[in-house]
Amino acid sequence: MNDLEPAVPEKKKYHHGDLREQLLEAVTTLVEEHGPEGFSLAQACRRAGVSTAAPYKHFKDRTEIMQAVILRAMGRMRSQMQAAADAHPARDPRRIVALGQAYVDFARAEPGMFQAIFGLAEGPNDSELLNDAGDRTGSIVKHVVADHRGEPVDSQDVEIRAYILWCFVHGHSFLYLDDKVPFELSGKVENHMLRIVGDAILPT
Amino acid sequence: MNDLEPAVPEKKKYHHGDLREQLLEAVTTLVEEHGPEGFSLAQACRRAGVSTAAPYKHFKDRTEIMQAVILRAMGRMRSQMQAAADAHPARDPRRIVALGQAYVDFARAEPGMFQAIFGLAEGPNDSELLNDAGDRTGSIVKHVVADHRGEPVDSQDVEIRAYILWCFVHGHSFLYLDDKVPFELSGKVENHMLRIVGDAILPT
DNA sequence: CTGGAAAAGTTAGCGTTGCTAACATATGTT
DNA sequence: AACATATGTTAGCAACGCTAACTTTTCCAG
Repeated sequence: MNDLEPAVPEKKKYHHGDLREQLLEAVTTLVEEHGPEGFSLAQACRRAGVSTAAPYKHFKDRTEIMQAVILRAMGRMRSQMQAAADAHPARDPRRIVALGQAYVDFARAEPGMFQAIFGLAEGPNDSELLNDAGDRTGSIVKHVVADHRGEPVDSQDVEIRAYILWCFVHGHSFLYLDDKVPFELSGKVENHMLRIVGDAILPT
Repeated sequence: MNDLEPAVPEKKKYHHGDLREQLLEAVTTLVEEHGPEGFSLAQACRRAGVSTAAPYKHFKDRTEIMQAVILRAMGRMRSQMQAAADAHPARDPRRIVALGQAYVDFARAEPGMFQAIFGLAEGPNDSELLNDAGDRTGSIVKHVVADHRGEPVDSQDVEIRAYILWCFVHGHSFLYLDDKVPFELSGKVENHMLRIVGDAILPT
């Protein structure tokens, strides 16, 4: 006499729905509102409507929550970069520009999470999961560069040039978020910069 | 939690005499030990041998202390960059490399302070003093680039190319501190990278 | 069906933190 | 000598991360 089962295999609902999910969501928005270090777990609990002790039934500590949240964000970032790369054929200079633009766009769209992802080694970024996820993202850049130059992905030249491109968009993202760009940055200027750098580092 | 005060001439005076200075010093070392967000003012007080309320006779709050500490660090960074620029004549490509190297070297030497300086807008970086100090540092780069190209410092081309160079060393510094460099980074490789970027962005 | 194990929530409380208020002592000027 | 000021103190607040102990809900074996 089982009732109709939902089309989606419903996860086990115990007390108040799946708190784990709601906490991750609350933390994600709080990171955007107050920065990766500026929010409190207690705030997230209030938003999820539970006591401050509840999270510890699902996570070991604050660090473990941050890792889970960061892992998701890295997935979003990676898929957006992959989509940008897929939108252009290999050897097209616009492919390099689009990839860099996707990186900067993510930083602009989710500045808090961007900071959290690259929060520096002191933070919760020592996890193997996170390192692997980061490597997968880096691998996208390497493959695009390798395709562009017609060289194997593991060649030293590809690695260095991919890293140089990464450094540029990474630095630009941080400086932009920090409001340090010393001139008015229109979309056109940014595109122009990306093109200059792409052409300079990956000449056609 | 044994934060014993360092060996200092033991004055059992009620008035410390030099607390402001010692607090700034304690905070500076704590920032290196625990990161810009990972230390507590209370720790600094213990190191300076005073109560946790003492700092508030010299600073308004934590933010004001951080601003003072950051301001000093920016001075160190700027003087090291200026020295690097002064060590080579204009138009020498090695001048560009040396300037970038000074930037990265500072990040390596004082990673905590480097992070604190570029701690993103949420932090205590809205101060006019800090912005001016940052502008003065940026001005060094602009002048070096202008000298190199024989163009006026306020030309758009100089500004963009100086900013691109800045983005690269900034991104590289952060990625290095975050242990994200995807290959073995010897001094030689780093120099090679700086040269590639310098030559690509500022062709001779 | 049922009863116990386990999952997932609660309240209470510890220690630390940033900061304030009220008080105490040293310093310097008159 | 005396007062004003600068610079320390102790006591205490509220918020935080986290733990312990307890309660309630759900699952599952017999």
